[in-house]
Amino acid sequence: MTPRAEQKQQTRQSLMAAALTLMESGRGFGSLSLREVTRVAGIVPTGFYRHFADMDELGLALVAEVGETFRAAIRQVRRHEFEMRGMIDASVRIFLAEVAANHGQFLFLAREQYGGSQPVRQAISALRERITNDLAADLKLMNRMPHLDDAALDVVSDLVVKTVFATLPELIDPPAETLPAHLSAEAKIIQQLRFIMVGGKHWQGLGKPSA
Amino acid sequence: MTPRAEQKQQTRQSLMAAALTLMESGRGFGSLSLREVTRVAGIVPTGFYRHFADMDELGLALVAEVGETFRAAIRQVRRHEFEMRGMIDASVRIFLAEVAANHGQFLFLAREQYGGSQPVRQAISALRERITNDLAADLKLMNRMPHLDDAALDVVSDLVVKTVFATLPELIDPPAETLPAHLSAEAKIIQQLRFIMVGGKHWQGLGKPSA
DNA sequence: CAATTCAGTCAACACCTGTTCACTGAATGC
DNA sequence: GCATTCAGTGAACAGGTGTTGACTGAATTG
Repeated sequence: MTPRAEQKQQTRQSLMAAALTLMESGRGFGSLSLREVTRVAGIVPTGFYRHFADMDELGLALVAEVGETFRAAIRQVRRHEFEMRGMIDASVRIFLAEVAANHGQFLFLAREQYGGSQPVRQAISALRERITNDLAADLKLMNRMPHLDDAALDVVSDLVVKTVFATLPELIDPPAETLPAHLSAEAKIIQQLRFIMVGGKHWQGLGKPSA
Repeated sequence: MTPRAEQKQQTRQSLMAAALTLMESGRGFGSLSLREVTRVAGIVPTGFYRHFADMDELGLALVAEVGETFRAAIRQVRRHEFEMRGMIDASVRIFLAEVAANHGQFLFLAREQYGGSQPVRQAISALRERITNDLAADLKLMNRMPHLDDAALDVVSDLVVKTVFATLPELIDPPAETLPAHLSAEAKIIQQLRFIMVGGKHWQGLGKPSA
């Protein structure tokens, strides 16, 4: 790449990083001002327009970035072939490492998944749908839940992804949960995913589940 | 109550309602300005300070309000004594009705649960913890999951509440999901809660869940 | 090497913000 | 009935906001 374009992308990255930095103090992306972002990024306000038309477009770029990171983590998980037992543990460990290594990006994802402006929320919901569909396809291939038809597997996938997304804030804020006898965030999410998978395995159709 | 104090509380309600109204167009609470809120509420900006010290305090009042509504819904659910089979269906139906009847309040809860300012987020997390503890106590009393010790029931409760909170956005925005052969939001959340409960029933300790 | 592109600068604008202070006048307490 | 309280008003402030248009000067092109 030509040195000029390279420098440009570097400034663009500065703008994105500046937004994430400002959010680390607890603010929502929607409350950041264009001028604040450029100030932290180290350029003049008007320079912003060389990269994005408005703040919403910056938000969409951040969604795309964290989406890439997220899907890279998933690919890394899928590269392993575990038996069912250890698969959840290993997947969670890999995923948590990726979250820790990209703290800012996942903080943005956690905060803005429902709070963001309409375009940002829409982009995140599209990202989440792609992830859910990929998981559903995987579950169908693995065939670990023979009692479930495709529609039911879609619902399970939605529940798993929903759980992971809803757990992000716990994984990101401060852990701080040195509370009474409680488990670590890692142990908790592992156990919760296991509940869901066990539920999927022992599903008995819409007849009479048990009692 | 004396007519003056009554009028004051009415204006206070106007301010809270104005904030919710402004949020219905997709904005986050943190991006609302004090002046906007007073404009919609129909009073002059400085009048705001007769009711709240700042916007954060308004946010906390909204958390308290939706918390009351939420817990009222739970009490209504608990008033019924169903067998396990129909309990989830009935509970979800009652809860969804309450959400529909207080659309603005639950929109605030859904949007701000992770996106809000630190005080608001803290208050919502406290509310959620109380709800989780109540549910855990109920599950312990019901004794429908004999394989689970108290710690495991805490984790299940956390998962159920997490799922309900994470589903709020789907229940609130537009339903709009007249998508291919998919279920209604109501049918989906019912099935997902059932997966979790089935998982709890068939839990086999930390030994070897199945394979 | 001359002409052009374009990332970042600078000054200026019209507007909206939170908060202050002194005020009014009806409901309140004695 | 009279003094007091206090919910809501109105004007004014210092400061932050998004966006404009004309600019500079190094990298790029031909």
